[in-house]
Amino acid sequence: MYAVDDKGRVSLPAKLRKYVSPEANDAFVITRGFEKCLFVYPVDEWNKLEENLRNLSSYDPEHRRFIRAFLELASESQLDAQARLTIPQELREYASIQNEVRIIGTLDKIELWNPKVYEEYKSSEPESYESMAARVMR
Amino acid sequence: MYAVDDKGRVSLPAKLRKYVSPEANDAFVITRGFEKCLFVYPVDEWNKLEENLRNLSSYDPEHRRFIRAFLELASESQLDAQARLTIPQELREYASIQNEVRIIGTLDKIELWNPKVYEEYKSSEPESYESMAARVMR
DNA sequence: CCATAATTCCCCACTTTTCCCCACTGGTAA
DNA sequence: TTACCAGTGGGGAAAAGTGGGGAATTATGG
Repeated sequence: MYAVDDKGRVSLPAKLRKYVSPEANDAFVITRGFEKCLFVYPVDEWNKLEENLRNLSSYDPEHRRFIRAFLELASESQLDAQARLTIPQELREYASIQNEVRIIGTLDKIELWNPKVYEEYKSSEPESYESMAARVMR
Repeated sequence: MYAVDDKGRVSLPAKLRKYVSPEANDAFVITRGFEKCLFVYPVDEWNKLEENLRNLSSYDPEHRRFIRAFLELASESQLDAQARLTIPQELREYASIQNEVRIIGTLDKIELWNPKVYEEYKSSEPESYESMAARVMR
């Protein structure tokens, strides 16, 4: 659990920072995530994703809509000298993030959650962790 | 049975340590296990597992949920000069580990249990060891 | 185009946590 | 007994995380 100060700043935990490619040069793109969380992509990962988005067709209404939703709130930001990111107000509102965040590293990106929202998300699943694992992991 | 000190440190028994690949360089990833135990993976084993996770689709809600649950508490940690690992507070809480742990080597990883929880787990299986063997090993 | 307001960014300072080091105990083997 | 290794405990330095002041930049309104 990490603090968000009044300026909307969040420390990226050292534990996660060490997995971020130096290529990213401490730059990240924050955008709207799924289940009301925020996605934080190191820029190198973001660029790969952007390539995939370019392969969508802006002539397909569905694709168009998705691209807009995904990029609407996207915002690049640089770590400050204390390894913090500033989360834009609109994104904080989207994710209902006030003074605390839960931070989860998920392979290609980092997720930021309102802790309460995350707990609700977890408890909204009736299936146990164990049986989910048995199914998902083959 | 091994001690956990106030700083959350646990000695990895020499008996188990000798089976860990030198490739792991004394680095381990601890995460949430099944039946409220903790999994401790030598990094080389963890990397294999991570590959499998990367093959899941983060656009599938089920997969996404599993990835989050699995990685939420995951934390890399290095053996100290006395061959101990520090277990993060949140993981200790998850597994109800206080001052003592039962440590079980299970082929690809090591499990840490609250001793009492482990006893309860054992006695929760009515089937005998022998008939279980007959069924599982065929 | 200027003046003012608002926001962003940079810097410094403090607190908390983590990690490194040293020391001790008890058991086992020489 | 002595030497050694495994396991345990704790103090202190270093790193990580947190908070806020103020300059620089950008936006807003006249």
